Amino acid sequence: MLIRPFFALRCRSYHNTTIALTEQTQLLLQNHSNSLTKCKQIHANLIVSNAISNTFTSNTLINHYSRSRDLSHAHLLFNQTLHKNVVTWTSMMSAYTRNGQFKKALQLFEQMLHSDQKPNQCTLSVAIRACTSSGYLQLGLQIHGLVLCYGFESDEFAGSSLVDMYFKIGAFLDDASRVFFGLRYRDCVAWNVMIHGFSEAGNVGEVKRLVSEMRVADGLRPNDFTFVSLLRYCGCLIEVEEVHGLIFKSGTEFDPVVGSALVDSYGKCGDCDSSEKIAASMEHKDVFAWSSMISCYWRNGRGREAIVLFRDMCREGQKPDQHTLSSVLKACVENGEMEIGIQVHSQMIKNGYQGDQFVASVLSILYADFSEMGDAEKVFRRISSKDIVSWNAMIMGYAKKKGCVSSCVEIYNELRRTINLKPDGATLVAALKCCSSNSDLETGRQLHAETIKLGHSKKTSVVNSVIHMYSECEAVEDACRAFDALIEKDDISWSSIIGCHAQNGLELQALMLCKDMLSDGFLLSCYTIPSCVTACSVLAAMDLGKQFHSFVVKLGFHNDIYVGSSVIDMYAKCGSMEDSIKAFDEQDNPVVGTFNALISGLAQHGRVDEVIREFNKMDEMDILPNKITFLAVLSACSHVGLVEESIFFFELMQQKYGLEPETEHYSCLVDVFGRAGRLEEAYQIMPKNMGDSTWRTLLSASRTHRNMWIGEKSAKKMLELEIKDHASYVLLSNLYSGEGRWKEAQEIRQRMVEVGIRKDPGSSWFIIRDRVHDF
DNA sequence: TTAGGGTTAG
Repeated sequence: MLIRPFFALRCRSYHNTTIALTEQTQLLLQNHSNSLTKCKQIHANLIVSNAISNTFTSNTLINHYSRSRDLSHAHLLFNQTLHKNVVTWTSMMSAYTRNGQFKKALQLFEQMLHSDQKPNQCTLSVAIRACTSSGYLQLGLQIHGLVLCYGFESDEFAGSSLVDMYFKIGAFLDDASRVFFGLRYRDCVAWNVMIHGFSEAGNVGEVKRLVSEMRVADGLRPNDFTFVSLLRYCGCLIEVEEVHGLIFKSGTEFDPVVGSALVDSYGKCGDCDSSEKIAASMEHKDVFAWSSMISCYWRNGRGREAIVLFRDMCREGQKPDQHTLSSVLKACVENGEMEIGIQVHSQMIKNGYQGDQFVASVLSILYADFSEMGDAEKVFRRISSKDIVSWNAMIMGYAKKKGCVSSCVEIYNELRRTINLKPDGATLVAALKCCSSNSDLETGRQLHAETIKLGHSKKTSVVNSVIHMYSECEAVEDACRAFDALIEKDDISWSSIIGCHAQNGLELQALMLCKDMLSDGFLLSCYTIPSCVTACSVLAAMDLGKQFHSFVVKLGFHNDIYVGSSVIDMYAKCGSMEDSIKAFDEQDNPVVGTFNALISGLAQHGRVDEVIREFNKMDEMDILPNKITFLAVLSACSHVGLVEESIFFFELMQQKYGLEPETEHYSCLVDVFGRAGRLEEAYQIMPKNMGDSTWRTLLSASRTHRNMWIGEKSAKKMLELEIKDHASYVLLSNLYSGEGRWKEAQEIRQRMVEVGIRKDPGSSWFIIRDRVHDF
């Protein structure tokens, strides 16, 4: 008797609490509130009031926890729910899938299959989605079997998930289409899955057919999802404008996703103005919209604006993601902005993208570009999952830096030991570049063998790098063999082999190859012309050079830096300084290289006043001189014996322009001191590690001025350096014989024979009917 | 009454 009223009271209390909780939960749902605190309050009340068996409330809360990314509470409640129904299981599986824990979702699905609860179309749809996202095709196929067993093959939810799976893992277009056409009701989502699938597969015809059929067959209009998929396949501006027109006609406001996709698509087609207009019209700009605009600027050579926009974005409190960071870093690489790059690096650490392969790869390229190899390698080492692009960035970084062959090879070998990755074409191009710039023939040969071993020997870009490597290593025969074996030669292959001959003293053959190239149907390009024109200048074949020049003007290459400089240089070397000046005047925007060609020509012709005038003109035009400019100026001054001017320019290059003089610059200075008989001063300025040519200059001056003391010192240095040049031996021998020291003179001549040095034989040539004949 | 499918950049 005592117990009954108490029990009745408890039951009433339980009943009332359950109603109250259900109402609260419904309120939570109506308000679409995802407040975690509210969820936890209701969860606590469920436990306190012993109402945990209210499955509806539990299910609702699990979903709220899931949307708030609180998986631990969702799972706790799932375990606490006494009477789990199909919705409870599906909700928990969905919670895991939504939060990227696909394996856990599938484990729960397996548990469910072993329980009394049967899956329905919703459960199967979630399970398939988990398989698609994690790439488990075999499991997905088994679940397709279950879909058939339970009779859900025509359900649009389970069916759309299956269609999506067949497109995304395995690209089984026929299976996808079979499931799609078996659906009882094909709604907009189902059509969109098909359209997206064919768009990704690059089947534009099928995409267009599907868009038209969704209207005709099922009376459906394309929506935002359709538009974004359509933008994916757009390859040119007209196509983007067509889709833009469709979006406009649909009359819907810009969805942030559609807006960003449009900004990105216009950017890829080079239409920055349209991207800007769309971005400006978007009321709500998410990280995607910002990134698309930054990427648009970077892609279209407007790096400065990309950096400014990145700053605006950060100022507005929008957190950058990996796409934003990699785009802005690419802009820094393009513009050589190291300081800003370092600031972006700190943002990268702050936002947790230090280990991201895309961001870190670009950052390591930036550090490598500034020769900060230590920092580049630190960034590279922190990448959690290095892809081939990350490795290539590091290999290219070392390749660009002089004297880093061993580091480059070490990284390459480390990559070779990596189980899941293999060097690709770009890796080999980068590693071969390293051998080219360091003239390392032995490593180059090994890498050539690697191209064959790894199956890249038919790739034109890789073989072009092999040819270039052999060319830089002066192995002309090897370069020819690689060139002859190449099946699909392109413009670069031809320019490489022509350049190879031109640079290795085989100018005639270079010009013959140019003829072969033209008969093979290739046209002269801005890559081939400089090599051919340089060959003409070495052969002093000005008539042929003139013909190339007329091609240059006809084809509109005269403003190309390399073409323009080679023509200016050719006329100067062939003796016509006036034609050289005319060719210089053809240049619309002369750069340092163009000025160097002109100044070097004027220097060779002894026109020192004009050399200094052109140097000043460069200064007025804010064009920074480089080491080559100073070499030309110093050589002009030394040839006419301008000692004070030489000292002035020698100091100017260091003090004003921060350029460290090299052997050749010292040679000029030593030469001008030597000509003036100021041998002591010349000897004083010689750094300890000076090259042989400078000592030879000093030795020559010593002979002229009969200074035996400095002459012998120079000779000793030259012998220490084991010089292979006949002129140095002859000079030294003459110095001794000039002083009547016949024995020493004879010894030097004898030593020259012992080390196998012979005087270079001279050669002459003449040109008949555009052909050069040498003898 | 709760659960379920499709979209955007290197």
